[in-house]
Amino acid sequence: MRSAYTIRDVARRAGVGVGTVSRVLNDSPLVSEATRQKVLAVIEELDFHPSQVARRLSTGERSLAIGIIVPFFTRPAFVGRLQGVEAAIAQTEYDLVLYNVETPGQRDDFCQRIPIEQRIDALIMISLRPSNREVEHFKRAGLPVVLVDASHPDLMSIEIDDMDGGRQVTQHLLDLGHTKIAYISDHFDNPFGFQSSIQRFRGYKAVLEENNIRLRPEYHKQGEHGRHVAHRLTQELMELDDPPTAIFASSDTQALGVMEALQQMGLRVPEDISVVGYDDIEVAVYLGLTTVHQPMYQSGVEGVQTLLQLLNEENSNAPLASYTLPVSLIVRETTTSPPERK
Amino acid sequence: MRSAYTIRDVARRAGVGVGTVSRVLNDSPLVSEATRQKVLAVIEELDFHPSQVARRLSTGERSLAIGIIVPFFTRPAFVGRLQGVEAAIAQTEYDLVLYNVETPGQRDDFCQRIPIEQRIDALIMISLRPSNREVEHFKRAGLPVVLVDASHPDLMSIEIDDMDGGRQVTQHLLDLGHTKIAYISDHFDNPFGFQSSIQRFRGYKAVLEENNIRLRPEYHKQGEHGRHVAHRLTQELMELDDPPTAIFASSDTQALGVMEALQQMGLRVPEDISVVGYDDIEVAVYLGLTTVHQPMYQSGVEGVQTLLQLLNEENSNAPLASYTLPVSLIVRETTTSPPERK
DNA sequence: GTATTTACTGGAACCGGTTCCAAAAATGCC
DNA sequence: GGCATTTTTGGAACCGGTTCCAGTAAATAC
Repeated sequence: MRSAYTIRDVARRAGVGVGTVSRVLNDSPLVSEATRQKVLAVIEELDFHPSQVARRLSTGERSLAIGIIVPFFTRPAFVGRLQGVEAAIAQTEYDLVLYNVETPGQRDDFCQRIPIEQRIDALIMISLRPSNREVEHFKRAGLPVVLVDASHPDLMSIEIDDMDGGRQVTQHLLDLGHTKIAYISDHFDNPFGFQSSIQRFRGYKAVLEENNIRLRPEYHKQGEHGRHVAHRLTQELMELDDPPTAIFASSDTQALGVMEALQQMGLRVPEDISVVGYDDIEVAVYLGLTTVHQPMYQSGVEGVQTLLQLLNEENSNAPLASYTLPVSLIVRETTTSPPERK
Repeated sequence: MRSAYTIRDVARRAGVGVGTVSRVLNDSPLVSEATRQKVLAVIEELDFHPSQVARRLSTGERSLAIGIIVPFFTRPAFVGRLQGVEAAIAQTEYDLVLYNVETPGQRDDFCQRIPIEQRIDALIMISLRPSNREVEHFKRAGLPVVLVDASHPDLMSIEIDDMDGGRQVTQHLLDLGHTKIAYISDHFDNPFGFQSSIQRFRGYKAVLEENNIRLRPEYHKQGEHGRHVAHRLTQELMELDDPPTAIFASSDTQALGVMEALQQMGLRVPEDISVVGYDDIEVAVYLGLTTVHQPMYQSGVEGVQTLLQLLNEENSNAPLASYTLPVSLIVRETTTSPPERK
């Protein structure tokens, strides 16, 4: 079915040489208008489309595709970045090849396969940090790589100031008068090496220390990401002898679980207890959730822009910097002063 | 940087012919073990990786990529399908190339470009219906296409029983005693030709007619998809002389806008007014929203499976059927009997 | 009218693999 | 040891483009 004509068929049919047909295909000025028309007519007639594979082989051209490795691309925080990446790539001639990662094994698999298979010209990794061996592997294959929301000493990256996010949240709660602030997060030693929960915790810890507030280990709960686990962790927190007056969840999804648990326990938010999330996902507005807005879309866009620079000026030594993007606290209706102070 | 060695370098270095190297690369049994080891050693030494482009050119192999055209891939309903598609493709040797569509122009652009560029071997279109000319174009290029949540007489498709979803919602509300049921949807004549809102409306209309309830045009509001527009449309509905006692929103996102508006107007859900959504997105559980669960993930999986069959048995005339998948009403806490009956 | 450009054109060589065919080497058999 | 097989091997031809170089024809120069 696929048109089996080659450039030689076109040449024969048009009574010209293959070089001439190639020149017409590539809009070379070295063809007379008459010949060009003749050739174009034959191309039209045969509905001829040149083989991109052959073309790439002889020109050494790349595949015009950029790969994106993203973990759990259905989670809002990742969808947001992906959206930015997509929008930026759509403006170029590149295609976007999506590699979704659900297990650490898959991650390693992709890092292994991708440079070898040569199906993409460049790679963006979201929230994942490659090992030194993998980075070496990328370099040897000549594959430009940019990290978004992760970092590595030998790679360009677009990071987000998670530590500052943790600081801002904690400071906000402190300003309201809270001192018993709990933190619910993903496992710090998660198999993907996600760093953001840890960074946010560092910000939280730093602010507490600066204000001479003791960090209580029992106020820090870790668990799998998700609403249900956060729900359970919240119950555990509230059953403590001295329960917190504010809960900082390391994602909005987890904050949902927190609020659900509190509601079921008959506690009112924010009157009885304050809740802060992180990510500013779409429903956060709807729920009036106080949260941290991080420039997810923008981080994706900048990741692609950095990558394009790498691709275009591969040799040129334009000084490429790694960025850290700022975050901003969005105060809505789930935080207020703690009950005692009222 | 990219390894510049060719199969000829390997052959020379190993003191064998190019054919032999090729045989080793392809695990042909026609090589003696001794030679194989010798060649493998050289390959290892040079860190040689054969060019996939050259390979494809000489074998006529395909590109091992499946394209997905999806509109607004960040909307929950589309993410769900995309997730199913991704999961199913991940199990194969194919890569997933994502084409996101935000304007009708982009849609046409992709349909035009894709068969010509030969970058993918097969195509899945989600919720979009190609024109006859485009289908013709696909066929000529020998590009297998499967539609998910859309249909076309000449293409395989996985549909979802939207009309039945509309019926089930309406019947549920009727059973509760509602007769003044409004419907908030996307524009029927949207530029993408999305059909689902229309089908759901048909179900709604059919049930009303079967129960001899007059269809009131003023109870049907159309607008751009999104929370805000739904919010506004809800206000319009409630300002009618005889406002509805139940609102059926054609998506959960819109239902969110509906509930937000009702809340702001001081109306309680479901005591004062019932609300039903559609899609069963993640927050629907959290909000206790009565909605329709559609097998989004599964529809994506089945789309890929159908496509793989098309790819594998391209000639074999195994009878491929188009499916329609069922939906199910999930009753939660946003629906109850209308106030007058209480 | 001849010499020199200039404007096009044809086609061989090449990109880096695969495949096929003929030849070489190894093996089997008497 | 000699002949028939069988196993292994080298390399030319090919996939379908691009590119470069040499050649022809027309245009310009003198």
